[in-house]
Amino acid sequence: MTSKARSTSADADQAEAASPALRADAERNRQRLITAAREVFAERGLDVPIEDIARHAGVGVATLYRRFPTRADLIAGAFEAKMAAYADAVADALVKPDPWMGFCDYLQRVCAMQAGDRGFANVLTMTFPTAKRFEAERDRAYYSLVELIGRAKAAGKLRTDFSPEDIIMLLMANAGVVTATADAAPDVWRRFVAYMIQAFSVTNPAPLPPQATPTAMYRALMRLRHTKPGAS
Amino acid sequence: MTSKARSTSADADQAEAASPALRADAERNRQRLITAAREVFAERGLDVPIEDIARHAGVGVATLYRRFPTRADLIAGAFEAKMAAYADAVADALVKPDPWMGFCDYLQRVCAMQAGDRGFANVLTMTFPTAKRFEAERDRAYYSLVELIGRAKAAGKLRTDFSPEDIIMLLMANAGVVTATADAAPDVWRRFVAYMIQAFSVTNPAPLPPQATPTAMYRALMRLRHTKPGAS
DNA sequence: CGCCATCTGGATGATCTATTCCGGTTGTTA
DNA sequence: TAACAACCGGAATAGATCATCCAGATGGCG
Repeated sequence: MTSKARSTSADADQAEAASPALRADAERNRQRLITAAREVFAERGLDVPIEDIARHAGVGVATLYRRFPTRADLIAGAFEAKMAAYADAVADALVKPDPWMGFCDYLQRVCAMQAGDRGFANVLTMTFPTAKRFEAERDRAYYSLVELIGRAKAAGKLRTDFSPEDIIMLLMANAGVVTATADAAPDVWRRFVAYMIQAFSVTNPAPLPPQATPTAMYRALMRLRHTKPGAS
Repeated sequence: MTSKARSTSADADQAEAASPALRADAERNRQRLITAAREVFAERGLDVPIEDIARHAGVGVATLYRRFPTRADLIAGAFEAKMAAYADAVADALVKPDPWMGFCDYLQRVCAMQAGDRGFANVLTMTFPTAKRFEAERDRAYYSLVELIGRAKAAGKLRTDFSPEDIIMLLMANAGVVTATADAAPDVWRRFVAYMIQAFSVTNPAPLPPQATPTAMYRALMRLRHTKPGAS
């Protein structure tokens, strides 16, 4: 982990917009809301009713609206920490000795983050003009990413026509895989990423992780919930 | 084109459920609805309000509901023809002399169909238990696909661990790319498919189509509409 | 031509979600 | 501890969409 402990209630008064420091109960509810939003977004995606999040947090809707006037504000608040982790992933990859390994590990790590969180899968490839902190983390990640890519190319492992935008493309594609398969065949994304790494490499085919069973893939087509293996 | 002229009003009475043959004006409205649904789904995706389709077709909502009781019925009606074209794409690929070329052309053709139609991009990886014809076309495509894959492997061009489910995975991924980029950077999917073909092949890297400009990709992130190049 | 089953379009009611309002409560400060 | 500002939650309002109903129009058949 690269990032230091971030954004406890203590440093709120140092924020740019000079928020007048919330009252204790208000700050407590704010945290509850962020926690609830994280959980609900992760499980059900970004389109859940606002009210469900409020109920899950145990507060009234008005409280939610007061703290996060728009949905985008709430999303930004909920994913700020994860966005920092995302940026950290690049930084961590940069310190690894082998540039190509670092690059591959990075792709897998980020895609795993998408697979583990329905909301994050989509939020990664969106932009929220209202959320300064949020976008700042994204930019931080981007600039390090350019360097990571440059190293991998210099090491002769990454194809020279690879561009940073290809990462975004990968994230969009992986979001498609994840949202379609999450319930019924939640490991397909690993195979997908392995394919993409293969495509990005200048070398010959490498072995792939096992594919999902046709049955599981069929369940994904039906958009059915994943029934635990063994349960009748 | 492989498929003969399909499904004019004439063969309706041969359908399994023995529809009692619609009155002339009813059939006319049915066609209008299907045409309207195609256009609206293609442009705005599958989640558009039912009423918008009725209005676009110039009929009342009741007429739409009477002919297509559920949204799935309407979707099936609207995409039946395109589903046939999808199945034809495999058949066409099978008659090409070079198995690997046939395989690659097939992937590009199908992904192009996704890129050209927002609704189709999503509908391809879904299942509609109510639509017999619809699913029949999908199955027809699937079985031919297995053969196409077998040939490409036998020709020594397609990696042997490739599975038919990987095609579905590709369609899911491409749907993600297409829905995220359609408005702002509508050609990214070409680059994506080229990468995937590279990954599926047993050979070394091939040149890629040009990438989208960073500006275009940024517009995609913002989910902004695509401003025609040249227009201020 | 005239009947009538079929069909039509808009009105209607139900459901769901977003957003605002307000009487009552609670934290903080002196 | 008293007083006030900030905060709270649920009710109320508003808008969108779905799905159904019904009085009237219309095509097809004898």
